[in-house]
Amino acid sequence: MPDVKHFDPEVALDQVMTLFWRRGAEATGIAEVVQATGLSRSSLYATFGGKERLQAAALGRYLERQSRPVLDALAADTRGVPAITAFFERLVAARCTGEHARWGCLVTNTHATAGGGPPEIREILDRHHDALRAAMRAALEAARAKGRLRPGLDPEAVAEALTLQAYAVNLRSRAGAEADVLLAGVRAVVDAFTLAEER
Amino acid sequence: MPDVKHFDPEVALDQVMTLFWRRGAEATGIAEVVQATGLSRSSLYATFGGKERLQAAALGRYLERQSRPVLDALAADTRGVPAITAFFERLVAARCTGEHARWGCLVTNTHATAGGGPPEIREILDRHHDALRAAMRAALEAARAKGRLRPGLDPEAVAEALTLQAYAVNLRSRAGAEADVLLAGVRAVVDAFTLAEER
DNA sequence: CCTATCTTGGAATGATCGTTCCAAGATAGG
DNA sequence: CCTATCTTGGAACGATCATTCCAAGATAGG
Repeated sequence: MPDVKHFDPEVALDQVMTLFWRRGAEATGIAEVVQATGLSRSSLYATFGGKERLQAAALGRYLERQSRPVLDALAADTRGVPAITAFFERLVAARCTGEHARWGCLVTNTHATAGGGPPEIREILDRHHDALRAAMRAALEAARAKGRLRPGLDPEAVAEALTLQAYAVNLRSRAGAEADVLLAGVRAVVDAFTLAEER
Repeated sequence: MPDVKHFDPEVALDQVMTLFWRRGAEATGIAEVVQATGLSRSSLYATFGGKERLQAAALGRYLERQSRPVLDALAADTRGVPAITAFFERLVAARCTGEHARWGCLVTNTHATAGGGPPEIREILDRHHDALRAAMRAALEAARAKGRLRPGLDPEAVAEALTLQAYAVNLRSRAGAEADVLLAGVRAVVDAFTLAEER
C-alpha cells in the first residue's frame, strides 16, 4: 500500500561518500549533503538517520568501494615483491593525480578526527587496518616463497610497517606532497625489506 | 598612557595549543577557547585575530614547543642508529602513554584537515616536514659514518621514509593503536635500513 | 477509485558557530 | 588628579549547525 522511495539509497550513499571524502566529513554540513544528493532532509534522515550514522555508513561504503578492491588485488597478487611495488605505485598515482588527486584517503583522514569519536568509527578503522596488514602479509609471504624477502624478518612487523607507510602516503598527499618524493620514500622501504632479483 | 594587557599572551597561546591538540582545532569552538584561557572574546580577537589566525599561531607554537626540541635532539644526537631508535621509542611512548596519550600530533592531525585549507597552514606543514626529514638525515649520516647504514641506500629517500613512518605512528596512535604494535613496525623499518652492530 | 501508509518538500526549531560592538574599567604619562 | 588610550566583560549579530515536524504528494493493495 505505502509509497516507495523516489531515489536509490545506494546512489545517494555513493554521493555522500564522495562528498565526505573530498571535503571532510566533519567540515561538511547537512545542507551540502542535501545539495549533492538532491534529496530532501526528510528522505535523508528517514533513510540514513542522523549525521553520525551517515558518516559511519559513508565510511563503510568507502571501504567497500575504494579500499576493498585494492586490498583484494594486493592479497590475490602472487607475484610477491612486484605486487607490493605495484600497490604503492598505484596508491601514489591515485593520491596525486586524476579525479581524486589531493583528496587523501577517507579512512586515513578519519583517523585524525576519530580521537574521542564514537567507538563504532574506531572499530571500522581497526578492521580496515587489519585487512590492509593481512593483505600486505599475504604479499610478503609470496615474496618469501620466491626467496625475495630478506631473511630473518618478522612478516607481521614488516606488514605493519608497510601499512603505516601507506597511511603516511595518504596523509601527506592531501597536504600536497609531490608524487616522486612519496615514491622515493616507499621505494626505499620496500627495497630495504627485499633482496635484489636474481638473474 | 594606555592600559596594558591583563594576561600573558604566551600562556594563553599555550593553552589554546593544548586545547586544539587534544580536541582538534576545527572541532573546537571559540566558546571553548574562552573557557580554557579565561579570556574574554574581546581580548582573544584583539590579541590573535580570528580563528584561522589563532589556529596558525597555535600550530606554530606546537612546532616550537613540542616538535622543535625533539627534532633538535635527533639532529644533535651523533650516535647514529641508536639516535633514530631512541627517537621512535620516545615517540611511541609519548603518543600512547602519559599526559598526551591518544592525542596524536597536532601537525599530523592538521594534515588530514588541511585539504583545501589556507596555504599558510600548508606551508607550516611543509616546513615541519622538511625539518623532520633533515633531522632524520643527519642521524642517518652519523649512522653511515659509523658503518651502520646499509650500503647503497639513498639517505634522502630513507629520511623521507622514516619521516613518513613517524606520521603514521602519530596517526594510528590517535585512533587507539597499541604501543607494541607500533614499535614492532618502526623497529622493522629501522632494522631493515641498518646493519647489525659489530662486536 | 478509495484509502491506508509511506515519502517528500520545506518551513521551523533551538543550539552553536565565528565575529562585532560598546560601555565600563584599567593604566600611565602629564 | 586628569585624561587620552587601550583592555575588558559580555551582550548581540547574522549565519549556519543538526534535527524535527507537518501538510501535501505519491503509491499500491483492496
